[in-house]
Amino acid sequence: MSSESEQSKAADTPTRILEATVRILEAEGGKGVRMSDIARETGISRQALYLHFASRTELLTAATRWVDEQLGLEERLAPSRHARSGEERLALYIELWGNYIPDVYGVAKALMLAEAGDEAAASAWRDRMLAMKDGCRAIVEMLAAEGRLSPLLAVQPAIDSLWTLMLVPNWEHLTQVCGWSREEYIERITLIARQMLLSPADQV
Amino acid sequence: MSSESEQSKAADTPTRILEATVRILEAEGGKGVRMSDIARETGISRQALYLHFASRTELLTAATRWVDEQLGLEERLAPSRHARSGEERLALYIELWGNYIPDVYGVAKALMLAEAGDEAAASAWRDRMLAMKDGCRAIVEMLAAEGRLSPLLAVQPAIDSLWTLMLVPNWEHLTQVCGWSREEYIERITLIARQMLLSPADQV
DNA sequence: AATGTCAATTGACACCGTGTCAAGCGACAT
DNA sequence: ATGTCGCTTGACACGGTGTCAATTGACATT
Repeated sequence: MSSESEQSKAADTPTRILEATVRILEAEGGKGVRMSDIARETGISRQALYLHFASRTELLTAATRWVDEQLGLEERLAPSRHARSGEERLALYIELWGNYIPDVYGVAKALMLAEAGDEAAASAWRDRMLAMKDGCRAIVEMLAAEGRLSPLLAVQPAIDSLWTLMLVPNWEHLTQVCGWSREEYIERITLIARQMLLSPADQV
Repeated sequence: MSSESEQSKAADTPTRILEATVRILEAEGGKGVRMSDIARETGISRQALYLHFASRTELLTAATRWVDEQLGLEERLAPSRHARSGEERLALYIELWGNYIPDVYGVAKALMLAEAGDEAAASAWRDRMLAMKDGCRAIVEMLAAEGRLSPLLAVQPAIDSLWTLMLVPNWEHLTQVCGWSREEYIERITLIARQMLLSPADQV
C-alpha cells in the first residue's frame, strides 16, 4: 500500500501542478494568473506544464474537476436530492451552493475569464452550468407537482429564474461588492427564491 | 450652421471612429474585437486610432459614453424619476433598463471583458454600475418611506438585491441563454422584483 | 510660389503571454 | 552499456497592443 493515494507527501507531478494551480488561483482571485506563475508555484519549468496539460484551458478545467473531487461535490449534493419536499430541497440546494461557491471561486473565476474567446473553456463552463440547471429544474418540478409553485410563473421561466439567481456573478457581486457574508448570502437568497417561486399563500 | 452637428455626412475622425466601433461591437457581440478591426471598419490605419484615443480601453469607454448620448439615457431616465409611487418607479426603471440594455449590450460587453485585467476599464465599468445603484436606492427608499417595503428585508439588502437582479450578466443569461424576449424579460423581472421587495399584502 | 501645419500614412519594432521544438541531462532499470 | 522517462534550458513563432520616425498630401498664410 502506498504511493498513489490521497495525501501522500510526494504526489505525482500532475497532482502537484493541480494543487499549485488552485493554491495560486485562490490567492490571486483568478485574475491574471499566467502559466509561468503556476510553474513557479509548482517548482517546475513552464514548459514542463505542457508535458502534462495540453493548454492553459485544459489545465484550468482539470483544476475545476480536481477541486470538485477534493471537496466532494457529489456527496454534498446528496442531502438536497433526498429532500422530501420541494421547499426543503430548495433550501438545501441554496445552502449547498452558498457554501460551495466560495471554495471553488478562485478556479471558477479563472475559467469564466478564459471563457471569453476560448471555445473550449466556454464549453467546459457551460457544462457545469447545465448541471446546475438540472438541480434547479428538479426543485421547480417538485414544487409544481406539489402545487406550491407560484401561479404567476410557468415552470420553464421559474427554472430559468432560479438558475439565473444562483449564478456565480451574482454571488460574486453580493459578497465581493455588496459585502454580504456567506451566511447572509444563503439566508437572503433563500428568502428571495422562496418569494419568487412559492405561492403567496404559504411562503412563511 | 453646419459641420459640427449631429448627423452630418462627413463627421470628424474621432466621431467616425466611435461610430465604426459601436457598429462592429454590435455586430460581433463585443467578442474578440481588435484595434485593427476597428481601424479597417473606420477606413483608416490602425496607428491613426492612437492619434485620437490613447488606448483600447479609452476608446471603449468613450464609445460607451457616446452610445449613452446617442440613445439619450438622461432623457429616458426622466419618466422613472417623476414617478409618484415607489411601485410605479420600480416598474418604469425596469422597463427602461430592459429596453436600454439591448442597445448598449455590444459595447457594454466589450467593456466588461476588458474589465478583467485592465484597471482603467474596471473603474469605468464600476462607475456605470454605481450610477445604476443610485437608481435602485431611490426606488427602495421610496418604497420604504411609503411603508410598502417587505418587512422581511432591510433597506440596504433590498438595494443590493435589486441592484444585483438588474445586472447585465443576468440580462445576458436570460435573453441569450434562456431565450427570453425583451418583453418577457421586462415583465418577469418586474414581477420578481415586486415579489422580492413589496410587502406580501399588496403585491397584486 | 514658398512655407508651415496638420492629419494620416507606411513600416519597423518592443513587449507579453501562449504554445512549440530541439537538444541535453540525471536517475533508474535491463 | 543501453535505453528511456521526466524534466531542464534555450530558442522561437504568433498574435495583439502600443510606440516611434520618416513621409505624404491637402489646405492656409504670407
